[in-house]
Amino acid sequence: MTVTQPEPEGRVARRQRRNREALIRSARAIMSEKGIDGATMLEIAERADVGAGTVYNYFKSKDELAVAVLEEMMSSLSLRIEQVTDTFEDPAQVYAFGIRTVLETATRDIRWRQLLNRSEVLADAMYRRMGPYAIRDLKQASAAGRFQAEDAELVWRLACHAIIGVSLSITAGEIEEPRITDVVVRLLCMTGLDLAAATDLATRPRPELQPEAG
Amino acid sequence: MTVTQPEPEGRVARRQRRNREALIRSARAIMSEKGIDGATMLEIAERADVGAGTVYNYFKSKDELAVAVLEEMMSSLSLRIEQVTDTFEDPAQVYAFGIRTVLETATRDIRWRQLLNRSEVLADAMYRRMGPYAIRDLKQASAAGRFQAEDAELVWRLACHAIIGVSLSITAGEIEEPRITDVVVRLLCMTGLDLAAATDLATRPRPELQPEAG
DNA sequence: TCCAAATATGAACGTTCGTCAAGTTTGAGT
DNA sequence: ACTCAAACTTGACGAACGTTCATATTTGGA
Repeated sequence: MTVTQPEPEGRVARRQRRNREALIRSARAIMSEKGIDGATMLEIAERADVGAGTVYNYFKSKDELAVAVLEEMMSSLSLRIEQVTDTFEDPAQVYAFGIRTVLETATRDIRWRQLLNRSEVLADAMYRRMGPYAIRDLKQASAAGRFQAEDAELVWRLACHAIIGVSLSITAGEIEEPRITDVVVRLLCMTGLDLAAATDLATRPRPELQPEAG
Repeated sequence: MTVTQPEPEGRVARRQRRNREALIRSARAIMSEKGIDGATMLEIAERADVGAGTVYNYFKSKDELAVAVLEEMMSSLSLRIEQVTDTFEDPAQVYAFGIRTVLETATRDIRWRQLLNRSEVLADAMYRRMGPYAIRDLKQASAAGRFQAEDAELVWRLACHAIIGVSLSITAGEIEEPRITDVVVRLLCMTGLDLAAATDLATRPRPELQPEAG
């Protein structure tokens, strides 16, 4: 009678959880500092206090580890955005705030900037881990007549790639940072809003995000 | 009295031009087949009939060579689009046709699909090599009152990242190919067009592109 | 206490990029 | 026609890194 349920987590399970979390933390720290390519598997293993081969018991490849790191970052930022926007009444405003926050975080936070190459993986992590919130907002705003974007998944995909790509361009100095509002406006246009309505939505006063824990 | 002008091209200059072109052709062929990472510098050199070290006399690194390949592809496609659209009277229609063509080429042409990872480099090459045409169209269409996108550079940047990113998603099977029209519509919305006008522009009958020479 | 299965370890492997010292070609000057 | 310095080519080599694998260790039930 083996229950899959509580099972107060034996030593193996506990060690495995610790190792996996330590590896992601370690990889995130080193990749944030040196970029994904600049981080070596050996250094990641050492910082997580495991042998070099052990990493491959948890992740099939360096790429898979990088994906895990990016997803963890996306999930974490999603939750921080939710904390601030759960008092908003207009789902369109939640969406606009989310877009802007990711853009600003990606361009201002040193730890994100290093990860901007590999933008295709980043955009994908963003689509999947922030999607549940963003797509919800797009659909609610469409239902309320604020947006015209019932095909929320498609719009969100476009938005992800554009957001990450533009963050890259801002970091590279090809776009001026003050133009973030213009970018938000154009991304809002994709939802079916006209230019004036998008501008209005993008320039409303905004609350501040809580700093990241840990 | 050294003139910088005609100078009937000595053997050195001729060999250099031949080598550079052979290297780009070789790299394009191999990278199209195996992807950028899958192509090794040695194989590229052999196919171009030069020594392994010679590649580095023409390109500082593998990345620089990859950029040269991508730019060559973008320039070449730009010219083919120009050939077909130079009879169009509406610059908005030229822009719409260009966007759609890149999307379709990137998702249908096997040789492009292999290059879709590294999307950040691809989007950048696209921004620079197709930009002169696309930005011209955006500005003309804005001046004619068809678009509201005087900040053409920004809109074009967004469009590049979105186009390449979405091509990647289509190739990966995350978006259905028939939705290309929807993508074009949303990208046109970014120019200030409303949903109806964008849909109209995206669904007009289109001429066919000439197949690539060579 | 013992044992088989699961997991950890780090030395070793194979691959690849980029460098470099030595060799070859080029074309201007004599 | 000959000389020579500059420019270019070459392929063997160094270094770095991701991944594998034989061996050692740990685990938890019998």
